[in-house]
Amino acid sequence: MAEISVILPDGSTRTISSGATAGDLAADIGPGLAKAALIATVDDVEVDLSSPLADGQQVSIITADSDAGLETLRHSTAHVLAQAVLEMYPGATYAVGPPIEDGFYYDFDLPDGATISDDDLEAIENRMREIIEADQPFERHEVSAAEGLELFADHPYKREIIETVAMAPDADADVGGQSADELADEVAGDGQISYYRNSDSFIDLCRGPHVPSTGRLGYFKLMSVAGAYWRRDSGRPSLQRIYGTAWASRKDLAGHLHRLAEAEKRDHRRLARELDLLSWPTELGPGLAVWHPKGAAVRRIIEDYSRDRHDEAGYQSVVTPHIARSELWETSGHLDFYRESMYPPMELDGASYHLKPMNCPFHVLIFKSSQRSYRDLPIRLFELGTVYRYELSGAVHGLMRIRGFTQDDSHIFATREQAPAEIASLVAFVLSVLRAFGFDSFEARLATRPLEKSIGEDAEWELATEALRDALEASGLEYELDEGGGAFYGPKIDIDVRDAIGRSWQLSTLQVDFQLPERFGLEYVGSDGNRHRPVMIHRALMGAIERFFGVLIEHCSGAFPAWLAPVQAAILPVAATHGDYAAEVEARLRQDGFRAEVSDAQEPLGRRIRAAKLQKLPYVLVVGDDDVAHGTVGVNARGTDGDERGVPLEDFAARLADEVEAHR
RNA sequence: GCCCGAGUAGCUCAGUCGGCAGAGCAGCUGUCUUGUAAACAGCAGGUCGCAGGUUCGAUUCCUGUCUCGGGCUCCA
Repeated sequence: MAEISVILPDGSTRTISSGATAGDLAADIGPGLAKAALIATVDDVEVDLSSPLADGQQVSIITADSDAGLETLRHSTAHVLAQAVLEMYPGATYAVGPPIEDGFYYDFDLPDGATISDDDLEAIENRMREIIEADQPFERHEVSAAEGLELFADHPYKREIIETVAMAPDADADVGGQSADELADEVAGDGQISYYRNSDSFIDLCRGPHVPSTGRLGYFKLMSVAGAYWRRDSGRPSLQRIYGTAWASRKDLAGHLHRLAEAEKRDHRRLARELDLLSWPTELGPGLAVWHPKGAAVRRIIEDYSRDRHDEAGYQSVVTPHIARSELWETSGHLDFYRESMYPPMELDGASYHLKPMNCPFHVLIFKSSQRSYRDLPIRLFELGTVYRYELSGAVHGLMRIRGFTQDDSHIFATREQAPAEIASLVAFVLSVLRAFGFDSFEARLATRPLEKSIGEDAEWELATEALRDALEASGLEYELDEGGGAFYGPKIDIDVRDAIGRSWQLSTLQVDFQLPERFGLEYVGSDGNRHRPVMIHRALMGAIERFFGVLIEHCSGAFPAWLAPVQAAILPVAATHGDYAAEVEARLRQDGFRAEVSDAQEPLGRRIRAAKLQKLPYVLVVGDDDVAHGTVGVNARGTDGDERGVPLEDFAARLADEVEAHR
């Protein structure tokens, strides 16, 4: 029997019989691998295990241990979902169903505008389990696009995919927002299409690969139903999207569901209410919040800290109004390029005014208010500037997406020569401040010129983008490219932080801008006595105080570190007779600027301790007879079991001071 | 803005197949005076999101609207 040899990932070669498949290779290597194998890569192309191998190929067997394996698992589970739905809802048709982070989704169009509700998910799940139980093989077939159109004659979305991708690969990829590239995930391309059959009645257009059979799946759960537009286009039909999660083992699935439950407990909207930090009265309208005393107390500490750091770093604080004449926004370009995010104009005394969506034009005017010399540069203006953006009503979300918010905004006016060093030091400054709040994991994106809606010369965009890229390279920060994601006036670096449970949130943004200085005619006098145009760097560090606060709440799960906690210590007299001493302790702590509160002895001690603990206070201090006699407190620290009795008050104050100083 | 879903006491949620609306927690009052995560009793609290419609009668059914949630799009 003829033999071939293939190269394994470790560089070794392995001889197998001619005509063997990737699955045969896995079995040849070992029964454990055969059992775990889902797909293979052959010369870096993902293929089914049923693919025959050829001599000299580099072959790697993929299991659910890898991202590629897990993605396949999820993709195949999505197919099973489609099979179940099509069986259960006669006349239904299906669109696309890719793997996504932690799971998958599939889009459906049901006949006569029927809908799927959350209550239906269980029945669909049950049908999926039957399909998995039946262990149906995923069989790959390749046919011409024309045959594909016939096969999917009753499924217009599938036909559209074939027509878009397989029959006209050069079609305008931009139509409808979902590019042909993305749809190409579904098929093989080059005039051929591939589809998978896993029962007499079910086929699906798909590029593959898939797990060998449905029996390899099983650790999944359907999560929710949502609407989604066909090809992400609000002008096209709205489909029913079912989201699910899928994992390699029962344990992984349970772990994921546990993480979701934990995330829900951290939800800043829930904690904001439970800890009495802020609320969103419906009377105000969507996306508008009011800060209660405790939330405002934390915010003030955050803002004070921010101001101090900016002072140290050579910024000058400025203050600007919330509205300005429309002419300003015409000059800046906002009305041309940002209008849809702006509140509509107010007509006053024959003039038109807009609420500000950004602070930059105001800072530009401050720069422009006097003649500037190169000796003055860089000029760093800083403002906690409140802006208003008309976010789509469906987009507002707690503090994370809100219509009125305050940016820790700064605009730096520098010479072209100064800009690169300034940007590099800005990145360091941003990270340093974020670290002070307990964030230590960052990701950056370099966003380049948008295809539509942007102003300026390509050469300037290129220059600005390079300056940002250099700063990122110098910072050692990992970053990815966001093609076309820049602001209308310039490219930007966005910095995301990862929170305590691994989710990332966009906070900082840093943008290089040659356009606004041009539009407003900004100048400085150089050492050569000539007038030059400065470069402007826009920078929001925490981004929006509101979002930052929301992220911070979720990061620390509402248990603010002592330096931020709205109440650092609750003082609980054991009985009413200890009330006077409790008041003394409170006064002593307040004298050092600590935030302490007495909880009177009207209720049993256990109940008051519980109440304080539920508020996640750093310290609960219990004072009774012994403490009155010796000037001590009983210290019950957050996150510890039990308590320390008889701690001298001064020792406790010193300890708290250390903690606040260290931002622990 | 679009799709789907949901709005019942401050909070979490029952309930009404159309016939005077319920619990727990929180709140208030009283009793208890407490040493480390829920004392006891009582009281009060609701135009069942809002506006129309159908009906003898609507919190319940229908329509519209507002708000919220999950997505889509967008974004600090």
